[in-house]
Amino acid sequence: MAKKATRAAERREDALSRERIVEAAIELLDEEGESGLTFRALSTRLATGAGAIYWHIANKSELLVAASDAIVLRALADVGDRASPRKTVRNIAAGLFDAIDAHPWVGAQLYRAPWQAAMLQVFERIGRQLQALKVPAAAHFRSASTLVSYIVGVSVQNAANGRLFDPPVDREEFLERVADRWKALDADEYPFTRKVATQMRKHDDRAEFLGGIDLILAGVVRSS
Amino acid sequence: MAKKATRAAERREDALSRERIVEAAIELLDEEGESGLTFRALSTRLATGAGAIYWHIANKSELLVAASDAIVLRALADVGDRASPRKTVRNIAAGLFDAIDAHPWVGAQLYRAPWQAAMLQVFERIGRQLQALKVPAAAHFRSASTLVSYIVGVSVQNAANGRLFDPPVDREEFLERVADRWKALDADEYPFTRKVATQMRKHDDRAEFLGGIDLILAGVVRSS
DNA sequence: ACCTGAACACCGTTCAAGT
DNA sequence: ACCTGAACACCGTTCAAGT
Repeated sequence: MAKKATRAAERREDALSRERIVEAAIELLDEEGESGLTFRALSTRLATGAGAIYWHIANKSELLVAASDAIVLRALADVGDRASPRKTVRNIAAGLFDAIDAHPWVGAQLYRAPWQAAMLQVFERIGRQLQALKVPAAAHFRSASTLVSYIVGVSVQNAANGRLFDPPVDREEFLERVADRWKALDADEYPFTRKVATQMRKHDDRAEFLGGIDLILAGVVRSS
Repeated sequence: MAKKATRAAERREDALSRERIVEAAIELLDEEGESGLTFRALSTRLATGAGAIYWHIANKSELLVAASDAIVLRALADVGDRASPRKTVRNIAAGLFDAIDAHPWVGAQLYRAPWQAAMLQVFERIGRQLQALKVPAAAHFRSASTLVSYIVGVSVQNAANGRLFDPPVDREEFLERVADRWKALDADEYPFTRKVATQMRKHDDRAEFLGGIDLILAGVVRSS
């Protein structure tokens, strides 16, 4: 945490740094997708040699972790603590949902490095709200990890949906197409899915997601 | 579905086929991990040329989807329908949890191809139990997708935990080490996480997971 | 129809050499 | 201390040529 207290002014504007590399990686991932992040493309963007990056970052895996950590931590930083505990949980959930929706590549990363900086912060922030809600201490771990699992799971899945079709389509058309696919399923093998196809087409992922949070929160508080 | 009704006897024992390729891919993934699946290793194992595989399968992405679909569908097939709806949901959840735990590489795949064959089957099977539980039709889609998201999310995360340390450690030691790490966290920044470290060390992921299912199921039925 | 394996266009990573 | 960029050991995928 206490790195170096040296004058920031000394830094050359164009000097390479871990942060600048991570920032460029995020841009590349957002613009080109996961396959767009290569050390060659990255070094071109940073106007340096491919090997220079290795002076600041151990390898690609570490770079991906750093990039997704940055996104998650930024999203968490944007969520205040002043609202009621219930509302704060909803805000954290919505913040993550939106951040992962905007940067879908974060999803894969969160699962590759669980309990790392980013996930741990989510867990901590959620946990504090549970304390404020007077959830009994014995249920703290279970409640917090259920919520975190749900939040991350749904957010990642929602973001993945956006890439189901190639070329990508907007939400409206996406739902239309999946609904059509569901309606065309075999009547004997998929009676349930066929029936809910219309419901699916009209649903709002984000609203349903927040509904799910309320549902789990209700269960957590009630069963305490 | 109605492919070719020709005599199966005609097939040479050693002939390449989509199934044989998928089976070999699963073995490779289980033995060597995701990075172990290359077309070179695969063709060596199948005693053929690298290009031969492309006659049966379009590309690596399709191969990964086929391999993870196979694992999930097999797990679902092992779950009966005879128990009570509630119990069947638990059984499906437990079956997926165990399957993904045994084949951790499946996790990444499920998110890459959502609403594909495998996930759709999970959704359908869960949905039918909700119908049996008399959940009102209007809540069908929401309830089923909440459950599926939770089941897949937790299972994938649990499987990812197994690879947090390198070299891999057993469950006991894993929990011990994470707990130690949590206890060493900054007291001001991570008060909640520090406090639940001991709870974490003693918890049983699988049991908590099934507890979470009951919790959501209770919420689904009650709020109907 | 199905298989072979060399060839192509990429990768991540290393490292001697520079400043 | 930090950067360069060629070189190495890989990849996935294609495709002319075989049977």
